[in-house]
Amino acid sequence: MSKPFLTTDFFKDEDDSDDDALTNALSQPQSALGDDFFASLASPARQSRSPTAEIASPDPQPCSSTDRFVSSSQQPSTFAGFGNNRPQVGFSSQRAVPSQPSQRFGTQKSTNAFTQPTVEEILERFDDAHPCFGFDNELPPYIDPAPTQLENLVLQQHLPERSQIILSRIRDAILNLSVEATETRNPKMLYLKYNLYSKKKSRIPAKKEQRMGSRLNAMRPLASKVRLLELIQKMILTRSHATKRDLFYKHKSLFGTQNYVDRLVTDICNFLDATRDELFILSCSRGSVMGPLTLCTSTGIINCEPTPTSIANNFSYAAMRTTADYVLIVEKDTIFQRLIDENFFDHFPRVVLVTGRGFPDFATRQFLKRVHDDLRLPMYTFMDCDPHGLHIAMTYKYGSASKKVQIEGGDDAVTLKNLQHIGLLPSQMNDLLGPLQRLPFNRTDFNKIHMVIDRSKEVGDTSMLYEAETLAQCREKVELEALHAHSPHFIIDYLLQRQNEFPMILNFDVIEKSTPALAKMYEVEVNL
DNA sequence: ACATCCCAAAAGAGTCCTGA
DNA sequence: TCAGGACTCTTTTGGGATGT
Repeated sequence: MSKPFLTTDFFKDEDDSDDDALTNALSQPQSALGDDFFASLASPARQSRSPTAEIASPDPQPCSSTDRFVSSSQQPSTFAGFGNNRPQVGFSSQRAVPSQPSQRFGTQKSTNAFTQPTVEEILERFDDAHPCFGFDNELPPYIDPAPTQLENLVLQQHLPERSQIILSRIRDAILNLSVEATETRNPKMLYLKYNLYSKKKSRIPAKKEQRMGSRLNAMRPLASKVRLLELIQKMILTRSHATKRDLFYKHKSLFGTQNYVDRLVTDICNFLDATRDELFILSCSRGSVMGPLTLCTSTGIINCEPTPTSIANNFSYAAMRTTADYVLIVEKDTIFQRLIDENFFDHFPRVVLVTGRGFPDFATRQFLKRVHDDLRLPMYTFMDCDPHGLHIAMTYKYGSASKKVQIEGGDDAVTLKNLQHIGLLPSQMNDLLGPLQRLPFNRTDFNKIHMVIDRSKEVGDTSMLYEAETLAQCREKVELEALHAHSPHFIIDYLLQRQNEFPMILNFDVIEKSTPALAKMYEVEVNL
């Protein structure tokens, strides 16, 4: 038997596993879903019809259009366009019906000093602030167009254009979602969507539409996405940052696991066509750098020479100066620390040492891309001789195969196409790495090496393909730790030997390199 | 075919618990 | 008390199932 649409039964999953999370989500006092959208679907009339009704608005009293501004001034609003206690009109238990104009646009006299603008005024003001919004003077019949306090904040704050575009996309998506939910009978999926516009200021939507859906046999994905969009909207408006972890803890019961939030953030970045930076979502720093490199960031000058420095998000915008000849990227922090302990910089004074601690985060990759492009430093990777080592090296070089957009310019924008993998090489398994302890392949190693082989073929990297195929034939791996276990100075000796064999670029005179901005700054100083 | 979701797995560091 | 294992946290990846 099909579920009745637009009743609280509709939101009750066959499998109740998501119900608790959803109920929790909807009962949150500031929930965009709970207060406004889905709570409005679970109207008092429908609650009375459904004995299993669990989804209730925090304020169960039916509200009138006269108290909308009183409530919005007393409580923080949530979504732009979906302020608390808005009269949600036009819903019936089975089918949404357009409401009367007087209800729709709230023309009754407000009890608040706030003057209710006309629809035309709102649209005009919103179009000025949101060039991509463009409902073309025709709002969906169920949508209350009156601006919330947050919207007014947008209008008053002069947010950067990019932030305004993202905000308008979020609002557009939520508006479309509400229309979808009310107009589609028995949908199996609901979509958050917005139109991509061909030109700025154009009211004519391009054919392309950006959409992100959620199946209705489980409500958590939809509730999570809307809640995350709400959090992002608030972060943009208040210009405050949060990590993925912070977002996870905001609604732990709804999101379930950290991994789930990570996926959601990736999906939302793709959906909004925005970078994590633009959504004010930070990553905890993961990479470290040490060596002859000076960074001039917005918070001050950082000298990476004396101690390891965590790679922060703002490093990719920093002006840089270095005397290094190349950058050596090591896979693990333990090897990074061990090299420092073994006086790596006595042997390699003009090398910048970097680690991304396993798979590198985007901040590290962005930083390396800046060093590579602006300082013109060659880059070399030094990884385990195992499928994961090759995979990580390829991630630095070619980016992720999935090409998910979480950073400006997409994944391609941080690839290091000229990067070279110098070790540990599977082709040295029988000579240089011969005396080292080897480990047999496990099941995941077999799967991973075939993936590396496929990727090497895809990108046309013959040297990586050769190494991967050699490793696949050996069916044994050597970890970097094995070098140290063999002899305390084996890593330094190995690198020195590789430097003699490999065409690493070493300048015998110290040549200082700077990013163009910093070079200009020093030039000005000299002239003064 | 494509989008979405869930699962499994890797890397690392750090913390906490347990048994010798 | 200390070493080792289990677990948590944070980042990344790909594969397979499911639905449009």
